[in-house]
Amino acid sequence: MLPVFALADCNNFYVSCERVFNPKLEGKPVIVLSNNDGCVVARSEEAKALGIKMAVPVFEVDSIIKKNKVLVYSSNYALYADMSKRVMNTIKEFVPKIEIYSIDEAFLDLSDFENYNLDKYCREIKKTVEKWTGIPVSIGISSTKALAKIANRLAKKSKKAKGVLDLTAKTYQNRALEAVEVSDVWGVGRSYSEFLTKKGILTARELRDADTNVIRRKMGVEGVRLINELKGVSCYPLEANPPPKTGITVSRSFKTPIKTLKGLSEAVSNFISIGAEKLRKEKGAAGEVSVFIMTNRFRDDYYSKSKSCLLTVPSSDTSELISCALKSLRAIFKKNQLYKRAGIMFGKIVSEKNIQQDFFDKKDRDLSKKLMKTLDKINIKVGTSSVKYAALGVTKKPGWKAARERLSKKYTTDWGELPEVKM
DNA sequence: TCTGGGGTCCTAGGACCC
DNA sequence: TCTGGGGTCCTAGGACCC
Repeated sequence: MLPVFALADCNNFYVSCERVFNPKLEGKPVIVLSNNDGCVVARSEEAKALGIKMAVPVFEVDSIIKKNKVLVYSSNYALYADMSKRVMNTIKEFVPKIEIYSIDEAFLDLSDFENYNLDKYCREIKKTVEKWTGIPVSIGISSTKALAKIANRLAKKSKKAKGVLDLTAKTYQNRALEAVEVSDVWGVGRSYSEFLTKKGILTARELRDADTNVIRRKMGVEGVRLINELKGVSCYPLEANPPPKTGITVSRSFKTPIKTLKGLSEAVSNFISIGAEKLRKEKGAAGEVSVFIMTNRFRDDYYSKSKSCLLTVPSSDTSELISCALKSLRAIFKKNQLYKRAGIMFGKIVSEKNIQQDFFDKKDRDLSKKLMKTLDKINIKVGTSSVKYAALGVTKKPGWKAARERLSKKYTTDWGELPEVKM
């Protein structure tokens, strides 16, 4: 049985989510911004047509926005995460083996669907997702993940494909790969793209047919795998069960820079608290805690420093992790700097089941576990940060909190913000 | 003036060992 | 001018993804 993959990818996902609950946005240029309302992270087709590029800082496209009355939204992650879940659940009704690759993409394993008309089946999936969730998706089909990615790209672009393209047949692959620029191939970023262009490799087809040795020297084993994938030899299997996380990061940029150690301590404590919650959800414990702080990276006098500390016994206890992080923070804090961004990282994560105990450990681990369990329970039930450590601070609008000035409502996850329908 | 956040994988090179 | 060789482990940094 030959492997067959499909990639289902939501069109302009964040914008599409906003449109589901605000149909007035249909047909208009709409963009969604990153945290702190900094960069453009999603664009409607109309916004793309105006020349607004992905990931540009908003201030650079201010004039385009004003001139064309582009509608601007802050990221509403609670809404997008919930919509994503709905889309994925719908897909699972059709294909049991799927890999959720990102918030708006999933790989589907269609190897068991040999006797199906895949084009027809995927159109059925597409239609149902749109009907049940309101989110438009495109689906590309082929024998490897990299080719499915390419098929998906063409499915989105081509008028004839109408959102679904089956690229399993070798006969179409040459022409399809010629139509895709090398920089648009999965796994080719800015640096590799520059290198390949210099070598005269401009399309996906030319990359597929390139000298493996040349590619290997620059792009390593991943480059060779990529060439094989383009040739139709599957190197990346479907990962239905994601492996446990090896690290957890929480970081934020500050709209207004933070100057004081006190201010940073509060921010860092909050990041630890968010990360520790994630860690416990994953049923893990961290063996290492790192802290990093930095000033504005777009300036010449940029200062950045990080420090990590090892725990004798891996832990997921918020208070223990906070005190560990604050010790590192005090060591790297430099006065008279305007800190623009800070963050924490948990490393050396192990499963809470096989924590190596320490003979001299003085901490009551069972008590700590009970305390954390209760803390999580209350916060899930009553609301985030209902119960928290004093180190996190009590200011209503602290400086480290992201600015989100154009936020839509939590239509699907908050009773108080349900959409109203007037009959 | 304003520039996101969270991940993974691979490689080169240093430290250390016998 | 000469200066072992080979292995392992770890880390920092670069590249990529969304």
